[in-house]
Amino acid sequence: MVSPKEAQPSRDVELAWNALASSRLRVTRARRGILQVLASQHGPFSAVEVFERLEKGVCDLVTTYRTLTALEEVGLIRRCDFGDSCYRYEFNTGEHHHHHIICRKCRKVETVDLCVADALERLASRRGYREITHTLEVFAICSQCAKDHKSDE
Amino acid sequence: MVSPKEAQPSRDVELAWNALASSRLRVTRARRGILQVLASQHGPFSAVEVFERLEKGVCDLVTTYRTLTALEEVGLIRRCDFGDSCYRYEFNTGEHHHHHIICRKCRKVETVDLCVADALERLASRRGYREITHTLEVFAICSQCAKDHKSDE
DNA sequence: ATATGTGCAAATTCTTTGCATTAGA
DNA sequence: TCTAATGCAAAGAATTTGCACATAT
Repeated sequence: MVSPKEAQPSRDVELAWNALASSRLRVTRARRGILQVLASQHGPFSAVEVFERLEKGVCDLVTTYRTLTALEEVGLIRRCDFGDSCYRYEFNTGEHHHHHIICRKCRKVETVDLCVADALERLASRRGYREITHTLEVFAICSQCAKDHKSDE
Repeated sequence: MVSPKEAQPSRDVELAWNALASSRLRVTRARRGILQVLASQHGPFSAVEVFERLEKGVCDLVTTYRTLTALEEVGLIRRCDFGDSCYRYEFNTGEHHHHHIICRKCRKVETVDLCVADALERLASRRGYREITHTLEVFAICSQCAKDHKSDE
């Protein structure tokens, strides 16, 4: 049914596949494959990066775009934006909210488990907003790149 | 020299024009006009939105892009990203750090004077990062759109 | 059986680049 | 004067759309 690489879905992935069904989304090869990539590899990834990580023939790039949009709409994955004009997606591990530190130079991404935006969300809530979400990304120069830069000049 | 609309720069704009000179950027019509728009109108605006607000003939769209990039590099304006695949810019009023609440439906933008990311920046600093900045945007459905939506269905 | 999902080609949107011309310092 | 800035045309990258065909439920 499924090829070797797809054959050992982790618990997370299996749960996500089931979630597909209850989201009135059909469980297709493209969706299984893309969830598998996002759940098992350390992202976040752009559409092209996801596509490159898919086993050959799972689906084409257009379907990757469509699938990412669909999965995000039902909340199985999350979209983030590192300010370099493409969207990135990562598996949504539920309540475990986190953020990223992106090195402006080498583009390395580090995860931070601290979320500080609750106060802001409460404020928005008091102002009458509903369905509140937020994006928060930290940009900086990592210690390695700072070092390299010094020796440049 | 300058046409009527450009003739009454506010104090902020004049300061910004002066700042251009000390940033090794030449003071041109395009730069004066774009700073004027961003300082006097409530943004943030995309490149196209800035261009549309410019008096006719100030510069073309390509120059608007180039100018926005240049002004951001010297810190006179700030770039933000509302997740709809285009960058937006706003006048940088200095230390007065703020964020936005963007309605996902009507795209209305409200400003919030509360910044909560200090803890996160300190954490990054402890991890060896330098030149730390962040982006933080809140997305939600505003009370008006929530109301409208109810009557839809 | 039938609505949903997919592939392919082509279109759109946002942004950047090349190069000859213009204009600040 | 002489380098930096601009306009125009064209290229490039990310993403979306249209439509015939394939597939999950």
